[in-house]
Amino acid sequence: MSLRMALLGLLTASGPASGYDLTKRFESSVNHAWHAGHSQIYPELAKMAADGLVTVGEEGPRGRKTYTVTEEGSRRLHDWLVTKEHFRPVRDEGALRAFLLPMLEPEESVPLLRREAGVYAARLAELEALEASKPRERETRFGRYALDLGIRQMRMMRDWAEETADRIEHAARG
Amino acid sequence: MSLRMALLGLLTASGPASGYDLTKRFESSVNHAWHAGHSQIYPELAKMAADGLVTVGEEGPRGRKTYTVTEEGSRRLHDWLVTKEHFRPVRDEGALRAFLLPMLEPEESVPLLRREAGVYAARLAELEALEASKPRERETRFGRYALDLGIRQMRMMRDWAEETADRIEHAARG
DNA sequence: AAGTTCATGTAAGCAGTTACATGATTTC
DNA sequence: GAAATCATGTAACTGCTTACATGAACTT
Repeated sequence: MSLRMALLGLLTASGPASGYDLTKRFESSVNHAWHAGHSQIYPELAKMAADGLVTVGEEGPRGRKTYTVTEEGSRRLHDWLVTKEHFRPVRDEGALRAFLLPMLEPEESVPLLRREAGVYAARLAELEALEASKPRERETRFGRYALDLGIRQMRMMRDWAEETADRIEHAARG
Repeated sequence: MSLRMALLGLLTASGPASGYDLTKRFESSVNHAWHAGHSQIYPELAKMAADGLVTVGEEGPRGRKTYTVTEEGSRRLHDWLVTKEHFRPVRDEGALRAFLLPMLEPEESVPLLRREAGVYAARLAELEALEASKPRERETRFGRYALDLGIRQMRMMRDWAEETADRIEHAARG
């Protein structure tokens, strides 16, 4: 369902597009929130057309097909967004690793956490640069709140990794 | 791979157990980090036995089978934990909804965010209670860092939802 | 003419969900 | 004797990954 909604969202925000276009739009925007590659996008668009959520336009050069959101598609996206029930099982590999972390010796876990903190810090810097650089265009506005969320996530993870390393180090010495 | 590692982790931490036991242990602990039900656990244990990561003991009452981690299993878990390369595609429905949020009118998105902030706040309270109540036992120590991470996550999400609601409200009025 | 980018797909396989199915043992 | 809990599984389906496959249209 999420993939569908992401595609409907992109088609609504930036207008009709081909599977190829959508694959690229995915990469440069919603990819930070939900990943999908072309091998998943093409069949999904076909199913969405069959379900009446999008229509397929004329075939352009190189067999290009253009998809447009239907009213039904708009309605479905809207309904999905305003539905509060989004209980989905957690599956967070980072959290799982955190869970299993006490199985390592401090000599192993501390450097590991420091390295991870570095990765999060780097990712954070990227997102902050993105936030600072982009002008206030339609496209920017579109992913604005998600970018803020991403920044908060990276900051939180960096701090957690750093402080957990400190805690383990302190406990090992104390 | 994650499911395997979670199972190896539980078997290492709390000793040999049956699929049934592991299903319950999952629910009460690692479930907050990685969800799995019995229909996924039973076949996975069978495959792990075939791969030599666990051994199956004598059948007990009611056909109960007890699994024990092998040396190979321990090694694999350890290797997985210390490997830095854990690039996996993001698939976060909450972030996707955040991304698509500007598609709603403030009249819809603001109450939605307030409600979500409430859900996160409630979940945060639960986790904080868990942290405060549990004595310093082996089991507690095991998931300690993960619990801290969970608390930080809920706090971050609550704040993001609340502050984004404020931002949208302010922008709509200003 | 060769290389790159545009553009679409399929196939095999792994991971996860939901529902179905069965029966033994303990507890009331 | 009935109900709850213990205990194990399978089957059909959806979602996702990795790799394969093809060819048209630009660009150098």
